[in-house]
Amino acid sequence: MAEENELRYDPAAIEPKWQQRWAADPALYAAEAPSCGKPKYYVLEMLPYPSGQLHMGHVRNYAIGDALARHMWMRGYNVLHPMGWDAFGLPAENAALKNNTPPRGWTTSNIAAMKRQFERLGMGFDWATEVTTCLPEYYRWNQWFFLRMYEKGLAYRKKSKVNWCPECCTVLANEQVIDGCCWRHEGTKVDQRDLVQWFFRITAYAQELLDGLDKLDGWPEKVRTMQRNWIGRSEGTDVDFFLDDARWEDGDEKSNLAGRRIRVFTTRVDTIFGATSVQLAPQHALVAEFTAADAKLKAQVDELIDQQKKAREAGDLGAIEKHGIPTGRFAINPYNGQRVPIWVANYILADYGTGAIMSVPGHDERDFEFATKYGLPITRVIKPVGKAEGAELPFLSEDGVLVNSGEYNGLSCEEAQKKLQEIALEKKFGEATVTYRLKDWGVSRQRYWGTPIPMIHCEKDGLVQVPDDQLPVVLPERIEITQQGGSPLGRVPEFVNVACPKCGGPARRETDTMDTFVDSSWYFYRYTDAKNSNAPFDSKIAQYWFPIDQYIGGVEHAILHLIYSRFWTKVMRDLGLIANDEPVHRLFTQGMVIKDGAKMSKSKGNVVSPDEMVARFGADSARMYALFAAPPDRDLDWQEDGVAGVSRFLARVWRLVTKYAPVARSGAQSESKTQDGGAALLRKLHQTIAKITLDFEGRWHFNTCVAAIMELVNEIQATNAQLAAGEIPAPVVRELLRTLVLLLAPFAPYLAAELWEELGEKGAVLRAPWPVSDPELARENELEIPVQINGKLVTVVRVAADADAKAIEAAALAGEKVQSRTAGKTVVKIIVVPGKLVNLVVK
RNA sequence: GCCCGGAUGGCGAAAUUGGCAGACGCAGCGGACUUAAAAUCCGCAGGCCGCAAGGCCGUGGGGGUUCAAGUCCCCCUCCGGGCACCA
Repeated sequence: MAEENELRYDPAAIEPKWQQRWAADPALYAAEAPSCGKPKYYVLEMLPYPSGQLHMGHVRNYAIGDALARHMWMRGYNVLHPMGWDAFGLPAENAALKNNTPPRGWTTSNIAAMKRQFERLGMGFDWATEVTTCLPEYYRWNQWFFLRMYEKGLAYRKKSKVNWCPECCTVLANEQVIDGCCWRHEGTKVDQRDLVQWFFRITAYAQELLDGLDKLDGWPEKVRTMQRNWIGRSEGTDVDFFLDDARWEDGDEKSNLAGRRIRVFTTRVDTIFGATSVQLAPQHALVAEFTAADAKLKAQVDELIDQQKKAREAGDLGAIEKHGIPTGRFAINPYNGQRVPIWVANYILADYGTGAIMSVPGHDERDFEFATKYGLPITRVIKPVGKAEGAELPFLSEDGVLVNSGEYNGLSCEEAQKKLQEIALEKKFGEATVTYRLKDWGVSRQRYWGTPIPMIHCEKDGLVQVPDDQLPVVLPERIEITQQGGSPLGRVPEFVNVACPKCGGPARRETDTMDTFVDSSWYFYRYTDAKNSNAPFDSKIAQYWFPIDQYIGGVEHAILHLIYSRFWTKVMRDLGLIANDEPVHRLFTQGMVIKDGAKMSKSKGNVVSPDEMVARFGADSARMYALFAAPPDRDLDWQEDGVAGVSRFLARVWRLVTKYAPVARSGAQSESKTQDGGAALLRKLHQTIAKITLDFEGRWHFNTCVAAIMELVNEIQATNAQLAAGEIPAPVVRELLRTLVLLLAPFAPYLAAELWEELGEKGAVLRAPWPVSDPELARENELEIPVQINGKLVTVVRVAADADAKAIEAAALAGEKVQSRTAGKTVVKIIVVPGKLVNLVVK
């Protein structure tokens, strides 16, 4: 019985043993000091939210990063491979409500559970630099940054329309609203509310965030495009239409509007002679003036606002049916003095551009639709040229020249835009402008479990900063979590009531907390100096490690975490803390884990638990399957039989290596290179080294790396009879097995460690140098060259690997099959691609 | 509507530069070992026709370039993702 056990690959015995040994040796995965002299490599996977359970998406994410980290260690780099916890956030509060456990306790025990899972999976993290965002020693620096940003005008408070998630009972940033729903609560529609909120002025960096994307060539184009769209730069012109109150439709009514202006934003100022109305957003300040004395108009405008709100909540502003109301007022086109009516319309957005447009139905699809519906005049001011000639209205392209545009007739659209901008500037009724879709980042949250915003409201002094030496503003631990509205901190008098730092008088603390995306915007800097209690981190150390060489995570953060992080880096740079402009050099977004055709999720009931996989097959099998089943950037279809297959493969490796380890050990004294009994195996071995090394250098098709190792093992095993008979020289056996274990080390760390020891090697396999492929040994000396006739495969011929075209041609023509197929026909042409193929064109 | 991906055996996939389509694995089938099974090992395996030799077809569909196309070009379909009355 005991003997039988010894013959079986038993991850349940091997893995815990090594887990213990690794836990006892924290230096194994620890980053070294910058002075170590090795080149640095910072590999990072996105930190998890401590839900209490790793899921397969995590296993995949971290298996990819860990493989890379291990490879880089073996390549001799000083590797920083840290891990932490995105530990603030709503689920802790919900759990508190449900189970009556305080958020901190719930979070702490979840972290402990997930850390155990990480360790059981054999992930090589440097736990000495662990960062937990809900600890005061971390979030105090959120507060510190907040104050620095406040001082620079980058953090500010304003009342505005904000997204309110009724499920979260808090506001959300624009980035956190997906299709009108909360990013955390799929299917929960977000309301619009008017609230006073804290914002970070990310728009101050809009242009730099956009420009920087061009240089991020280590990022997937997809992510860069998504960020470009999100920033939404558009070049155009601000133009003032003059309010005209001299000639009211109904006679002699006077108003106080004389000489005032309506500023509109347009990307097509060249079409301004075709403007037949001015359209205001219903929330526009002027509209409020117009409606002040006109209850009927006000009711109509309110209806427009309501329509917008509904459309916004439905997540589809585009589907709104266009409605508008004439205000009875008129505006004067500054270029030609034309008087056009002012309307209010529901398709004009208050928060984009100036909240007002000039309506040019001849050359804008939306304006065309609107003008058609309400019978407003439609005029042509651009005459199509070239391809577009004769095009009907609305004519949207810029391939044309101006007509019906006074002195500007005949100019191209582009020339006219330039010219008209110059005139506007000269006559002081407008200018060229750039507008962004990106809005400032709303960071206030009416929640408990987050970083308290370090501000104080004093009746006398107004907004007062918490002085640096009073940081951190600690989150009170004793608090009743309820579902009632408003910031929970507001119900904790000991927290709220405070002496004003300026006047000492009674004051109130800010009771909102920060968005948890603040935590993750800079956590990776903290890893470099996680214990620093005087600063968020030491700039010199950060400078050594940054930028992150490789960041790995899900694409769902393309315009959340990843844009906030870039913003934060630029702010820190401008604060003089760091020298890099961007946090991440290379970004990799791995695909989702799918099962039965859908993303694994509790609601779909198709979740596979990592714990169960580890229990049944071992961590190495689960991890390696996650790498084998698909290339890392594609979605992965989880098939349990596939894990079993990988497990079978690892068992074969285990049997092979343990069986021949004694031979390998006996071969340790001599060199293998010149031995000839096993040249074919050595060739395969060195080809495999080359393939896997190349993949680590960029392509990252780890699925084919695993396949290559399988092929290698298959070939070694095919020579089992010779191996058993001792016909393969011991030094060759040694090189084969030793290298096999090294190649396996990034993918199956437990088995590699076990077999490394079995082979009599001293020290960690992680410290052994990555094998180098010897091109001499890898070279084939004979090749099979396919021979085609008219592009169809007929036969293959064996030729020397260095055979020239002539020799190959001769060999091909000599073939029996070729002879019979060409008999009686004319060989028109012979294509020979040395090393590749021969194709005979025959008639 | 615009912008990115993707579509290859029964299934997950491979083909890195235009050069043998289907590596590797799963499931399947046959055999060895076994009293039997499990495990393991050996072999077969894209489809259709054929006893076989062999032939024909085949990478979502249609066209094209080329001696040669999964790969390049044009058009189309479907699936996934992002953006969208953003003036």
